[in-house]
Amino acid sequence: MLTNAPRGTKDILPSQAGAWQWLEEKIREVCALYSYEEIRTPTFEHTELFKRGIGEGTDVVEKEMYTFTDRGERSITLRPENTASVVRAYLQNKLFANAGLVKLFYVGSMFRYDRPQAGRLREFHQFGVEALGEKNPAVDAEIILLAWEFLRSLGLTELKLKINTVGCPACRPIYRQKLTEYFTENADELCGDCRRRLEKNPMRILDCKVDALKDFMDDAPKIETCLCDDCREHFNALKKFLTAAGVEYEINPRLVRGLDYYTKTAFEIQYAPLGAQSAVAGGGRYDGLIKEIGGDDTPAVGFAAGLERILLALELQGLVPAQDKKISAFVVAGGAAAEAYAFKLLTDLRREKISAAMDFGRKSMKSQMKAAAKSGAKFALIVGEDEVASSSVTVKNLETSAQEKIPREKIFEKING
RNA sequence: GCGGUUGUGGUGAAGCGGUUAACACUCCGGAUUGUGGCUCCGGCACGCAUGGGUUCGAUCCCCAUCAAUCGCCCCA
Repeated sequence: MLTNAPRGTKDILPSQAGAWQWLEEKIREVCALYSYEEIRTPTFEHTELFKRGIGEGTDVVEKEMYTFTDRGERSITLRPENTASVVRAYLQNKLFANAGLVKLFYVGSMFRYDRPQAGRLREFHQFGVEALGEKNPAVDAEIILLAWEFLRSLGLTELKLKINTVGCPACRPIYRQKLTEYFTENADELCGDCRRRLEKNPMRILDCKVDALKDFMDDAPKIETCLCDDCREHFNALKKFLTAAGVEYEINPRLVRGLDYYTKTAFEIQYAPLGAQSAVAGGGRYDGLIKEIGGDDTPAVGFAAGLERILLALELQGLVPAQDKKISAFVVAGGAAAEAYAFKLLTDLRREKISAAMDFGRKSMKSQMKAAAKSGAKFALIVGEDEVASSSVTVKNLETSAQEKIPREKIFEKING
């Protein structure tokens, strides 16, 4: 118990931290390239924000949130996603002032009480991007491009981009209604899950794996038939932009987002080899959210990507770059008499910005030399009684095995080559 | 939240109801004099996820718990 991290959490160990740093650098690179600026919002918010933003009936809000009452009797929730927080920050700090389109990105942990699996943790990390204040589908396309090119730039192949439109408050209810009617007629053929979905979110039935092959599925009403002009034009324009950019996509009428705030564009980038948790990035337009949270009616688009899933994919393809943790010099102290002299040398090296280490275990020189070799250092700096007495250092090049004793003051020169 | 599989040292892993839990790697120490990488020698689980139970006896059987993992669900 004491020595076990809570279920669904993971330590990022030194051996993995390098990969994370590298990934985060790549994130900052693309965002700079597309001119998105970083925003950091609190890890927790008022519970109400998520209930409003994500939607009361959603799984996330209904059964996956880490909610607690703080000592001031406030209901607080660990962010299950970051879009609602970004919108809140956008409104609270009036980022819309003197700006048309506000383009933001974030990286951080999110919390969802789910059953853990590979690629699904209770505390997980997302990189996300939000563009607030513009209804032009070109922004949808820009966001999708950013996500797509980012993943591609990591070296990932086998990526699939799926897009769909989920309509807007004007047309979605009509479609929903049609679907509900249609599936109610076929209710006895639906699986248990879908019968529940019938009430809650009939659009999800389209995505059911159990019922996928049943006959009535093919004849289910299609959203195209219900789209309002605005949504139809928006979707067509998006497709045009994507085609112009040369991105291959697949229209998947069954792609439905689980959060209530999505409107019009919905998209997902999948990496199939990941198995059940194959969605590596997903997002879409959420034109209604900002108003829902109390702002003016403002259009917006965004997406989020799961970092541990990306890392998993990168590992599968052997794309995680090896980390170089080598140091330049390793100080070897021969006997207790030389220890302080060695420590001084170590300190001076570091003051000269030369990465250095030494073994503090007071072990035999042999052991220290082994440690030196293992450290990957190019030089072993050996100091014993002789060197202390003559104020010198024996420098051994561990690659060539060449060794010479030089005056103490010449050491930086020697190492810096 | 539902169903399945799995759980042996730092790692990969063998093993079996019955006296010393293989093997490999890693790690640690050593092979005379202040020196690495090769080779050789030696050491490293009083314990087989945890807690119960069955049994003369359990790492091997049963139950529970915890965890990982696969699928569902959900999503990134």
